[in-house]
Amino acid sequence: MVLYSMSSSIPDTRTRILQATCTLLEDSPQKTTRMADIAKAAGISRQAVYLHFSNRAELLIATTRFVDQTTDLATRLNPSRVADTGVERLEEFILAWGSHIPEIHPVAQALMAMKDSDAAANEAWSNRMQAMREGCAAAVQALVRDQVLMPEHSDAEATDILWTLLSVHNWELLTQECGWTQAQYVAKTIAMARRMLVCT
Amino acid sequence: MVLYSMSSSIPDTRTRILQATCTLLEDSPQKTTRMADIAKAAGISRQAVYLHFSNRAELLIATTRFVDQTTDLATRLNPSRVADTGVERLEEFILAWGSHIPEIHPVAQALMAMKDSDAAANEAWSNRMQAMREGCAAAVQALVRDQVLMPEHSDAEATDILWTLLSVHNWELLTQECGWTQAQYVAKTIAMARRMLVCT
DNA sequence: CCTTTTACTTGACATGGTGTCAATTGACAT
DNA sequence: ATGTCAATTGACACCATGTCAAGTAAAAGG
Repeated sequence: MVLYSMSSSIPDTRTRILQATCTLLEDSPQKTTRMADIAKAAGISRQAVYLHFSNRAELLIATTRFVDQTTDLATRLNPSRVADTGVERLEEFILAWGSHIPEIHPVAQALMAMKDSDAAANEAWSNRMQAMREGCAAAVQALVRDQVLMPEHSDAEATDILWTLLSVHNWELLTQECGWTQAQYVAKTIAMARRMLVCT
Repeated sequence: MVLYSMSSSIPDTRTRILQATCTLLEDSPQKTTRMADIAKAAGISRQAVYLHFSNRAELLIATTRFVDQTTDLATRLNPSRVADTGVERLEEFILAWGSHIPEIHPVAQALMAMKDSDAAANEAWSNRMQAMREGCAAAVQALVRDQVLMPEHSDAEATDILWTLLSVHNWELLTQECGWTQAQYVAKTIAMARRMLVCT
């Protein structure tokens, strides 16, 4: 048992590693963060990281879950799930996911960078995107139910379009490269989704 | 089956390296292609590659230019440049660029994978995307001239939207992950661009 | 109080890809 | 014959990941 396990103080090592990973990835965007850097930031030896995570990919995957948990993505998605109309569901979904992107983005980028060289990282990220796709599919179904989905798209195509529109990469281009604010990103993305998917 | 014309001899080593790079990147998508693999495919020693390209990044950058040249992107863009109406210009631009993407995609992917670790690769890719953005800006200007650009977008925003819509990554998601055909990609992308940018 | 377990440390080392260097070869031109 | 050029070979440094063995300090538990 840990002496200071109560309400605060020093988090356990595993958590400190995850926090260090987040911090480093946030602070040094698009620079390769090494295992040694993470260890140093967590205040342990490089080798000790491997006592908690068997390899870099697993650490990054665990970090995505850690971020999900600390930012409570599930709760954030609630307004979309309980929306009355299809359009509301769509808009709330975009707001929820769009607000989540900046938070997972640093880790997501690191994970995506491993995609080509690491099968586990590839699959982990695929699964996440697949899960997100289900949110898109649900929003599209709500539009279908309300009979407001544009007739030129099949359900699958509409889902594909929304899924692509909401990709992390698009967020990256618009906010990082084009300099859009987060608010602008959300507002414009909602407008684009409506225009592309909802018949007027 | 005949790779080289009878009259001309075997292409020079530099060209063979570039061809080998293309072939390998096309054939083994999303797998790390090593310098040694390229050398072997070009029929030379690994070290000899460095007699022609100082490092991996430079080789990949040269390969993008090589692909541009062999597929004649400039000519392909002509119909857009000479289009009468803004909408035509937009549509021809999407067709040209959208048809070009599958050709540069293998190299583009390899280059983008180096973005985070190699400054030169990052800049080279940025420049390419910046050049593409000018095509987007020109198409948007043509819409403005014809007074058909949707009033809710500024010129810059419209350019940002088109530029993002036409990103290599979006092509990748739609054709690789969602299984769209190339024709479907082009048709739908044109439709989306019109709906988002052109007032009806 | 002594023993065991747990978490971590240190140092050493294998692996794999990139990039460099020196010495050498073989063809071709002058 | 000689010099140049392209390429070869083998060796090696670098760097990040991941592994292994031996050691330590402190808490757990009898």
